Amino acid sequence: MATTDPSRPRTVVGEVSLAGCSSTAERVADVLRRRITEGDLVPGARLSEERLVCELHVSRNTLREAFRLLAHEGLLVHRLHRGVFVPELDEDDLVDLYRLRRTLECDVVRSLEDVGAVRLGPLADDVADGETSAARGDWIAVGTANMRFHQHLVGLLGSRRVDEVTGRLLAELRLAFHYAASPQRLHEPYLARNRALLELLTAGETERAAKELAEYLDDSQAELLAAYRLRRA
Amino acid sequence: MATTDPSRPRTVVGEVSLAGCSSTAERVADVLRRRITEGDLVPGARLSEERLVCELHVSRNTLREAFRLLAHEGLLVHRLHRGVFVPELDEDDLVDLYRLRRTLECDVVRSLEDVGAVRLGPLADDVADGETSAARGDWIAVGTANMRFHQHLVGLLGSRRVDEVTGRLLAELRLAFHYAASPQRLHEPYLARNRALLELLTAGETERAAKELAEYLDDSQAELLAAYRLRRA
DNA sequence: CTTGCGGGATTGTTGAACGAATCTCTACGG
DNA sequence: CCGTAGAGATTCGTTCAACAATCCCGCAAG
Repeated sequence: MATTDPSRPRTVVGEVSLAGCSSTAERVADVLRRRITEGDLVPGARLSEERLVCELHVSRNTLREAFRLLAHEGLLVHRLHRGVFVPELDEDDLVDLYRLRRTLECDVVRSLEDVGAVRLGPLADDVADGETSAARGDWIAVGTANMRFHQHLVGLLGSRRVDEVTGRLLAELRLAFHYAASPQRLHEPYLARNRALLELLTAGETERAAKELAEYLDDSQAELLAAYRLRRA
Repeated sequence: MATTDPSRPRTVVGEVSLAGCSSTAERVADVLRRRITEGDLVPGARLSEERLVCELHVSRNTLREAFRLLAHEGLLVHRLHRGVFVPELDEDDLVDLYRLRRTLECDVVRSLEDVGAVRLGPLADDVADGETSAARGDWIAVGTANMRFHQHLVGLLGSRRVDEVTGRLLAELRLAFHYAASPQRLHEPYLARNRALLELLTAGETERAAKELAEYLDDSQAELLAAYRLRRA
């Protein structure tokens, strides 16, 4: 950089410097990830390099590296010579995502055996978080808790790769939530169902849990599809 | 670039410029991908930025972009301030990969219905390719044909995301093949089993095909694990 | 043998520059 | 009036050179 530059571009990405040893690109990606999942950047929006360089005080190269990171997660798409965009999911994408999700989650639940209460701890926390957030009326937080519930559910399997795929899948799915007019209508029904699922798991009834989960996901998919169709009219 | 530079760094990445409109980074990634899957770069090897910049005649930034691409595919791992490496898979990774693979592939097969003969065309081609390669004694090509067979098998579902995950999974799995002492011993048994699988699918016997596939993958996993243990002694 | 401390090597990040592709807006012709 | 071709502006793709931050290796001291 020019020796006369008085600013310190290094440590001012958004807010705090997150957990210890992350690169600048990762921190930039964190900022953008939040903006996307929280709806600040809506599907279809283009992310201008120039503008974000100014805004986040990082170099173009670093920003582009962050773009790659997020593209990898499915939260951005890269179009050659055109820039990066927040992806727009159509109904086929939704069906595709839910199909993979059903396969993975149900398989995880089915192959679970004697899950100790300890390992279900995080799940119980997520359920509780969802309920308190709902009481506060913070439906975005309810959505977050729900995502975490499912991530932890899959995590019970202890497979790094399944966790990764699920993470990406849920992040992408979250984009679709922005098409729903009412977050409450979208998330509320699943508070009780998550709790029910948790109880089935606690009781060790994996087969029933898997079936319940399959129906759960079918309903969720139908709900979202309905929201899509409503929006198009 | 400096205006006095007489070389044309743009079009000399390895060999030909591949399919029409790919970025330089993608072409670099193609070159490196081949080197990795063909065993030119063995697991554990570090890829020096400086050396590859000289070798491939691209800038560091572009090379780093290629690294990200391959890291995304699981063919490279990035360690902060340490560089990128060809990942070393241990036995747990193998089990993990096969677990996901079994889940996905079996689920695909099970949910297949009235697969037209047309759609099985690519699969038949892959089986034939494998057999002719085997006759030639080219066991690396047999491995490639086998990977393609499974990729095409999964492709029957028509799910973009399942295809993607499978692609990454198979690429990573291929790294493990380098641990096997004899490629022939590794791949030969599956020539016949692929053909058998294809016939079951042609006959529409999806349930039997799924069961056969599950056993198939179990055997394959056991074989690879045995090779691993052998190597450690 | 372990611990602590350089010094060298490599990665991380920056800023500026230029070629190439896309987009936009105007002007022209049907 | 509409559609299209072209020029200009915008933005991306890639390169380069420099500096900062971090890691690795060898060596000395305890």
